[in-house]
Amino acid sequence: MEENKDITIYDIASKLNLATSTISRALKDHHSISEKTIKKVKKTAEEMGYVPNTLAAGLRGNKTKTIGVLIPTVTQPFLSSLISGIEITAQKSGYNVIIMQSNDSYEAEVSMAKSLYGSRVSGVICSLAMKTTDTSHFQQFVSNNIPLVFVDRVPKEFNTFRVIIDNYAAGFKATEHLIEQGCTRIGHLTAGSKFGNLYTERMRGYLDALKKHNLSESKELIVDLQTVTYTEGVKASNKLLSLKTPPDGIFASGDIMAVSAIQSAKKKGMRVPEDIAIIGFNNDPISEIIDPNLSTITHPAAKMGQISAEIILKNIKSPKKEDVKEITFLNTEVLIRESSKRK
Amino acid sequence: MEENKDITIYDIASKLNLATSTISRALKDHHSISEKTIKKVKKTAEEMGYVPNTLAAGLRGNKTKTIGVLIPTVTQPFLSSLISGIEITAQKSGYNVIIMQSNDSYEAEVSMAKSLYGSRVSGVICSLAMKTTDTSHFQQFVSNNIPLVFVDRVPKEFNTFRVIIDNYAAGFKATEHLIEQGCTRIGHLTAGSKFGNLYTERMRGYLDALKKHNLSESKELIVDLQTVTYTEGVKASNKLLSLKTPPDGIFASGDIMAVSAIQSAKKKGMRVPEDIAIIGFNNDPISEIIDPNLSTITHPAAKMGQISAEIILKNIKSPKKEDVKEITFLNTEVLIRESSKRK
DNA sequence: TTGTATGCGTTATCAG
DNA sequence: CTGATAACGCATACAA
Repeated sequence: MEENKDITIYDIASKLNLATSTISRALKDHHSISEKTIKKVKKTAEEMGYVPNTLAAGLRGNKTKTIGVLIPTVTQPFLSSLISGIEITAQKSGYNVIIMQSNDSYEAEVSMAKSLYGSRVSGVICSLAMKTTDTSHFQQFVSNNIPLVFVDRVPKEFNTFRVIIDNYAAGFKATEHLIEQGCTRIGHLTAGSKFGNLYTERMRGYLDALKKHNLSESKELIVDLQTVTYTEGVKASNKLLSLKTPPDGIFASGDIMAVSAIQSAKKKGMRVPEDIAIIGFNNDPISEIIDPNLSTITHPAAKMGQISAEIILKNIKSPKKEDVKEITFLNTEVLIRESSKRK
Repeated sequence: MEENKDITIYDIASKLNLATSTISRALKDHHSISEKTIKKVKKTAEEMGYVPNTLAAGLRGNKTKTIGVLIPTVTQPFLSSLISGIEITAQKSGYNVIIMQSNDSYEAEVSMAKSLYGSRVSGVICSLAMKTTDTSHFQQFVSNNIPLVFVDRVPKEFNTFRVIIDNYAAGFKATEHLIEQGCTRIGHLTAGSKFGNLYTERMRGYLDALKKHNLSESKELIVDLQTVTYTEGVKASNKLLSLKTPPDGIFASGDIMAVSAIQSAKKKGMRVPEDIAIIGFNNDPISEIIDPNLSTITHPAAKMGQISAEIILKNIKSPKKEDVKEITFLNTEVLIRESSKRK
């Protein structure tokens, strides 16, 4: 059985009759080392099968070339695309990504934040758990100059980098689009609204759009899901569609909800978009597949991941920062497809 | 500006007039430390805001309590569920998960394997890149007793743990199901078959099922996608449906392909399942949403993740192993929904 | 351009 | 039950 004892720079040094510091420098192309030595060192390192121990390097420099990602779950299309964007960007700069799922639990988030801190990540990207209201567990990163970026589901009052879309404006645009299609009684599917999150913002946009166009709002037209699942969505949709006067349009705060609305409407014999126009949110893959194709609001997940990672990387380089942390807004667009197009 | 210098066990030790070794032990409930001391240490550690530096611990013990996950991408539903299963299981045992996406590139996979090794992960779970044929870059883990589990897309000849489904049997079952529904001319959508991967196995099952039931196979009935995307699927489906004698059934090796087949068929005015019965593979979320609901083969992603993680954890504990690495087969089932149900 | 020496924070060994 | 000390592998300040 071949028990490869790990090769260290010390092994290379003794083989080459050089000092470990020379090896260390040569391996990272330090300018003060001669071309010749660098070449020689790299060659034998390769030959001996040297693999740098990033733990040791990390301990030494108190930096690890890993970015911690703390999100509710990896299985939602938006979030897995976000991760993908982060991971690709990080990888390009030689950074790794460590992932933790809070499953929307506040307690899990607190403990994971601590764990991330313990592994000395170089930066943290977080999308808050649904249940999180207090964010003091993120203070440790700020206090220690570890770049912190909140993305998508962000706290209101925490002074750090944030990468978001304008949910209010998006909700407004979506609703206004329905109005332009001739809808006058527009329902709204939302979720976890009591936590004052991004869904609330979208709803604000919805309400203001109604107001602007002199459409009366009504409590019965707004259904608040506990969890964003297809079956919950179906239940909520049916509630909406079973009203004495059902809506002639629905703005759903997520594509899954929108899709369940489409299916429920079809099952009830209603035509989409003729009898009821529907628009979702996120531009999940399914929106292009469902029949009729779902109109939706674009939500640039991978791009948000990329930008978040870039902010982290930039701020690792220049640790000392003024106390100004910008908020990056990404554009969203109304993507008009079949489910809402009447004209 | 509050510059929290990190609290170390040394700080706790000097505050309490104890040795660092005592602190270290107390913190992990070592039996040789008095209850009283343990309590005292833990209390002041808490008060001082001590966060253990896992890097240092890792360097010392050459083990890191992290599991490396190397997969083609995180955005496929099967893989994100796999990750989720891994992450949850790992977290329960206090392990973290570090993720890398090969994007189906062999070169990326090689480099990432090296990087994982460099960060001294305690174990590795991998689903091979589509393009990978040679797997020698995983030898380093085996040689150093780092548990390695291949999952789903696994190499044929590598002697290590494997967690898979019986793709051959599943392909056979799927095809036979269509035959039982009365299909006599069954098309097949597959992908990247030249790399001798799991798709090939499913196709073998398909072919053998045809043979068993005396149905003739035909080259024109098998379409091989380069990449598994919806649009590619539509192209492939149309090829199949435009044959002089189109098939009356399709077994697609993935749900995305199956869904594109359904949509293409509907667009051509064919009824599903009456004119053409369709079955997919994976039981992706979309299969329950598409109209008609897609029959499919279950593919227990989260469970496979969980089991893979459990194997890793078990084998970290008892490092020395006989040279026997079991292959774990998970059950798949034919999930009959609307798209294939004729009787 | 290269070498020497030290410390990062923890744990394990050995001693008391 | 507790303490002193070495070691993990690397990177840097300082020296040559």
